[in-house]
Amino acid sequence: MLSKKTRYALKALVVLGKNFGQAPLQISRIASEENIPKKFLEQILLDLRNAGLLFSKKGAGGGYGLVKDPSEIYLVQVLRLTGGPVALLPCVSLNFYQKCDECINEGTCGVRDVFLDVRNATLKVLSETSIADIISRESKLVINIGL
Amino acid sequence: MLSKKTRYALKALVVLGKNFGQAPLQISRIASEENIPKKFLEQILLDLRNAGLLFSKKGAGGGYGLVKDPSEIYLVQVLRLTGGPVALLPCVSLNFYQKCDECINEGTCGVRDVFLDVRNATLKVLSETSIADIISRESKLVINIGL
DNA sequence: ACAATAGACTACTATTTCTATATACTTTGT
DNA sequence: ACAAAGTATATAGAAATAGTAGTCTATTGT
Repeated sequence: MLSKKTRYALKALVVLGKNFGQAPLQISRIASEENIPKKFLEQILLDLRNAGLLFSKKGAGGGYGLVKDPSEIYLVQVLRLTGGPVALLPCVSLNFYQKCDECINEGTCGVRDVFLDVRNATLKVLSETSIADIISRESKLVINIGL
Repeated sequence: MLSKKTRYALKALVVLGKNFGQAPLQISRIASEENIPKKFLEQILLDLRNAGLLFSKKGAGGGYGLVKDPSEIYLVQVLRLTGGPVALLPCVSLNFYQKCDECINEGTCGVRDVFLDVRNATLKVLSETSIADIISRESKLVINIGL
């Protein structure tokens, strides 16, 4: 399961993506629009900024904005920045690798072997999908519901 | 990430799978073989038994065994029994569905739409792979390492 | 210059989930 | 009878998650 942190980050990035190119958006705007606790969102956006995904501007008329085009921000990156390993086992994680302490021989572990496949399948989707894709999916969903 | 409970369950099922058709195996045997805390494993195997996956026999010479052939036990089932939802978001989970409380309109949520794809990709692997498959993968890994 | 706005940073607290252990009980085989 | 082995429930401890509070710093408009 994704943490709330990751979910909130994704939601916020979608909002910021829709706003790309315009004046920065305030935390409080995003928070109220997406039902996210403001102070919590503050921390999350800071992380994303420190990772170089967002820029920020202090003071009156300040706020947050995307540094890159939403089509260049992939979901894997967001998951990793917000602490969520993609893999279901620590021993198959590329970025958060850890030996399973109960495991005797990693090289011949069949469970691990299967979850390597799972990780690859997940990674494929997450590394091919960008914030812009999410936005365009939303438009399509709205249209379909309208019918 | 899978919980230890799920991991231990998988490991134990693999051991029991290799033993299928023979006399039941004792919890303590499995626990020491796989480095699993015995008391914890006890609870896990009980759950699997109550779910109909294992049979048990009390008293001297007792222990646990698989009810079905290892080729008929799929990983999805084990994950679900041990509490691990397959989906990364509660709102796309088939068996542990829950509304995301911050979400305004589930039907038009782009994030949800992507994670539906992720879930389907994961589910495909997990519902096609059985305990028997894990065992045969292990054999192959052992052979490859032997080369 | 000054007040208002808005993010930055640090610390702390609450809650939940996970992992593990403890204890007492029941059944079975010799 | 007695030891082996599972059954059942309760609870403790640890770690991760989620959220809050307060103070500091930068920017803008008047």
